Amino acid sequence: MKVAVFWFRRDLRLEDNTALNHALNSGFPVVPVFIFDENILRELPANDARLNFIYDTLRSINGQLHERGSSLYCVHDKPKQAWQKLAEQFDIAAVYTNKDYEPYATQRDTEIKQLLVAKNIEFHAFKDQVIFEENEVLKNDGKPYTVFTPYKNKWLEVYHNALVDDSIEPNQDNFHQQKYPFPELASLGFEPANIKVKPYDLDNISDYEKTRDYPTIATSNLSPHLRFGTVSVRQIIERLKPGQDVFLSELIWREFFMQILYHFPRVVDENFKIKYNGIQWRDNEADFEKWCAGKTGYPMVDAGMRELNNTGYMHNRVRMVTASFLCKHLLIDWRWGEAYFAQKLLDFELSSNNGNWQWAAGTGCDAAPYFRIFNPESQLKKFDKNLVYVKKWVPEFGTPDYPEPMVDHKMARERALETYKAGIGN
DNA sequence: TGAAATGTTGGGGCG
DNA sequence: ACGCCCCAACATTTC
Repeated sequence: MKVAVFWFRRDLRLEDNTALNHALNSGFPVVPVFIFDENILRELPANDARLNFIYDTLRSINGQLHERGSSLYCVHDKPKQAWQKLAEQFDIAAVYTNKDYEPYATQRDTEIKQLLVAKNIEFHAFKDQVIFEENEVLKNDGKPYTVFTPYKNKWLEVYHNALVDDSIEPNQDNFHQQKYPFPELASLGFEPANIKVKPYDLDNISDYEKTRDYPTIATSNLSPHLRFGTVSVRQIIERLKPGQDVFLSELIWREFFMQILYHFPRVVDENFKIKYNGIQWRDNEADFEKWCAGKTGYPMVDAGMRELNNTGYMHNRVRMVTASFLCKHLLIDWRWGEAYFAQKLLDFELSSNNGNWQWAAGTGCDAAPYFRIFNPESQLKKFDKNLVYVKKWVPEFGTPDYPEPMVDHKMARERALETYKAGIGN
């Protein structure tokens, strides 16, 4: 029996899933597949919370598929080998999947497509992760935007002009009627994680524009869900109310950085603005350790890092403060901070993480100017005046156990200004 | 999506 | 009444 395979990646849901809907309308029974990618898994610690979330989500999807007489087919392998075996095991007419725009993923998909087409298997990849991808929002001269505000204006213009609903009604009865065993977490070499992804809640952001800077006010917790596709960006935008355009702007930032990474993949390990390449980072490892551990002696910075270490989340305002502190006060290369966040954040997304770190360092497109240096004390006074956030994460603050500031703010500020000024070329 | 330094203004104390 | 000084409050410039 010929089948269509739907390949789950970072779109872990059965509802409003573009490629899945197309697969279900293909006329072939659909085998839903997930590949635990050995290339990725081997880089993760055994208790990685994100892998755990993926696993739990897949188990839940498997349960929903069981209700429809079907199940999820899980493979643990490198993608190429996985597809070799899948193509032997099933008589595949076509593979359906949603596009992923990161360098590793585009390279992988090119190779898999080649492999499948050589076997006379069609490979269909769809836009699903974003509202606008690749070249859909360009300047009038055909080049990609590198400044957010004009990008956003064009994005909104294209969005409002193109409000044609091209979603399709999938035939839900077309799942392949076959039950496959679901793997145990331990068989993948993993163990349950303590850190959990929280459900998202849009009610928390009804007053987003006014409350978004205060780390003790509830957040949407949406980011990990957008990262792994447990909800679609379309489903979120549909539910936004008039007056929530600042929140919509944040979603547009997400697509802004995705298209930056897509058009300028060198930003993965290079300054977007190459004239910043001469900055002499101090890169002191002992300083870096203190920052990672949340022991800088600056309570706002320490609270943020400890929130990250303990929960996999960090409030957006505090991400800016901690990042500015690492790059400017400690003069540590933004790549170090980026790598640390990549390890810890439940919502880690290459394009946003890279774009925002380069923003903080001043090296990015449309970045904070190098002389904009956050004062961690005034940020605390503005955004956590009553120390509620600080006391939650730094209980010893105010006692003799709390360390002195690891650098003097005035000195560090002047040092950053000098170092940047000396390092910036033309 | 900053902060510090510098400049300006105006009220009030005081000789 | 007047000039002078101080300083807070606000505005502008600079990094």
